[in-house]
Amino acid sequence: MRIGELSARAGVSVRALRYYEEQDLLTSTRSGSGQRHYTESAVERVVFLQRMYAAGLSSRTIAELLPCVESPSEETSDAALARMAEERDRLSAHIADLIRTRDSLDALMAVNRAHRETLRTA
Amino acid sequence: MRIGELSARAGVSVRALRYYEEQDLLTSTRSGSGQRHYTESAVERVVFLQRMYAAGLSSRTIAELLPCVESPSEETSDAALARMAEERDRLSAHIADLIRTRDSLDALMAVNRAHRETLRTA
DNA sequence: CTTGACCCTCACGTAGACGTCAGGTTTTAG
DNA sequence: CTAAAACCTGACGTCTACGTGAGGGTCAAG
Repeated sequence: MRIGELSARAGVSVRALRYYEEQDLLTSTRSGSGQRHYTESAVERVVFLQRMYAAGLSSRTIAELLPCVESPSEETSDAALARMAEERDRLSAHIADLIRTRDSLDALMAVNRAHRETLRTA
Repeated sequence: MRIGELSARAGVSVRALRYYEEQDLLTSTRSGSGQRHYTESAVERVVFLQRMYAAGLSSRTIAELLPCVESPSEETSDAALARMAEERDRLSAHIADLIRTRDSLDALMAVNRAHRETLRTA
């Protein structure tokens, strides 16, 4: 498929796809005229990239994890696997932090609601 | 206390504190010579701001929530409370998304580890 | 009274993931 | 065959939460 279709199917802009390629996160074959062509698997690759970005990883970090994604059937480098474990832990800590934040928001809302109740029944 | 002490106690840069004030997220009284002075409560205010930033909220959004934080003892505007609930839900969705991402990372690591085991015992 | 640590206000610099416009080629529908 | 739609390569613009000097007051210590 061409870049427009991939863009539509993966839900990201054409510009973003070119950017991913520039960052060595996505590859494409080129037609004689220079247009990019992608395989079906590119869709899930892009979805994966989106996930990683959402998890707060940078392009460079994602690139370091790619060996684990691209060739789970080959010998993946220790470094890549270790990096993945590291990012997983960082993500886990971040999740815990966000949950604490959500709890404090809940507490704040409860206080405000309670006070309103007080005002209403006064 | 002056800005340097608040900076040290809250663990953020002096520049960040001035920026918060510029964004109407933090107030200070000024001495005759123009230096900022803060009360003890400023420390927890700054910690709260850090939490919100970590949760992905922008300065503008945080400012919209502040009425709920500043005056839980006054009549908080419906808008602010609604905005808070909205952000809480957004945060909740984001957390769920991150957990899914973590799960997929775990799965990826498991596959890689399993394959290594296969290679080792082959 | 001077030195050094701390504070002030501009105001430009930064990084990351794209958005967007320019200027030109290619593909597709009719 | 032609016009619109889609694609290409630069390359500058954008937004956010600060970093980083520049140039200059202020305050406690000696």
